[in-house]
Amino acid sequence: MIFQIDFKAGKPVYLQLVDQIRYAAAAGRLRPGEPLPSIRPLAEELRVNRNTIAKAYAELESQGVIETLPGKGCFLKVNSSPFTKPVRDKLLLTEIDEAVVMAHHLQIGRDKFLALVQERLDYFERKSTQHDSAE
Amino acid sequence: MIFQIDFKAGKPVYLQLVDQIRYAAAAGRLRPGEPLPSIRPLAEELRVNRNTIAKAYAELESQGVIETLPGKGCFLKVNSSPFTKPVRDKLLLTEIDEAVVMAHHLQIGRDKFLALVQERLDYFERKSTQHDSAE
DNA sequence: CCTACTGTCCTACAGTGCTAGGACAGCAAA
DNA sequence: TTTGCTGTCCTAGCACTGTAGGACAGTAGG
Repeated sequence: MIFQIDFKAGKPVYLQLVDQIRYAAAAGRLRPGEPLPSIRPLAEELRVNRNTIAKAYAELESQGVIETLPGKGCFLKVNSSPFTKPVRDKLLLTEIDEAVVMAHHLQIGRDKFLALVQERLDYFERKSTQHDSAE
Repeated sequence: MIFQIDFKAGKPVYLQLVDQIRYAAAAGRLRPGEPLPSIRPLAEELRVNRNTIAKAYAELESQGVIETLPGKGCFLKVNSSPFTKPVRDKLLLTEIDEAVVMAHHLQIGRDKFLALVQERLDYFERKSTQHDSAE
């Protein structure tokens, strides 16, 4: 797992990490049960404070993406999503609406939008069903 | 145009406004060329400073959603999106990926995801093709 | 011209959010 | 037990961002 931090991106480092780990999990580059890099070495590698990494991991844990075993480390959760069904639906709906509203203002039509969605679904599906994450 | 500001939402007031106006434009509740509420009266109605409204409008203008005619007011743009095609594609792709990654972590499958997307596309399409925005 | 409206620039202040370092707690192997 | 790893809590500094008020510029109508 290599992460790319952009210090002049404006976006907080810990949120960049959160996004990248969520993305990696969805793409199958991180598999359920797999350990995440431990905090101190990763902090040193990325040249940030340990608490910055810890904050990212804490955020991911609150989202139900990872879990922490005291003294052992952090691991990608097997059964993600601690939220109830209505909450999950609402979370996803918000995300979808943002994309639809964005498409409207970018003057991207329904057909192209749906094509893009299917393309991305295919992309993640394909990657996450590869047995070895050779890439 | 009535806007709902939630002061204890954590989200900045001016961003709440930006979202609501973008949403309203996509849903056809605001039509191209239509004037937005002028800054001072809206500020008074929402009990915030004029600059808070002004900041929202400035943000919307930078996104190409509205335009300002000096001394006359702000109006919803007719031809939105000042961005080049590759930039627009990238912006939308980012938004779509976020939704797809979200769906993965919420354990919402491809079929349900696609159904939700179509439902929302229908929703906005229907509203924006109604001639009078009665609602 | 003058008034009343439109949005804008400048400055300032308070709150918060990001990052950082020290000290502490849980687990495992020597 | 001791050592070396794991993550965590506490505190602090620093910057940035959100909000606010004063003064200014462009337009329309009396």
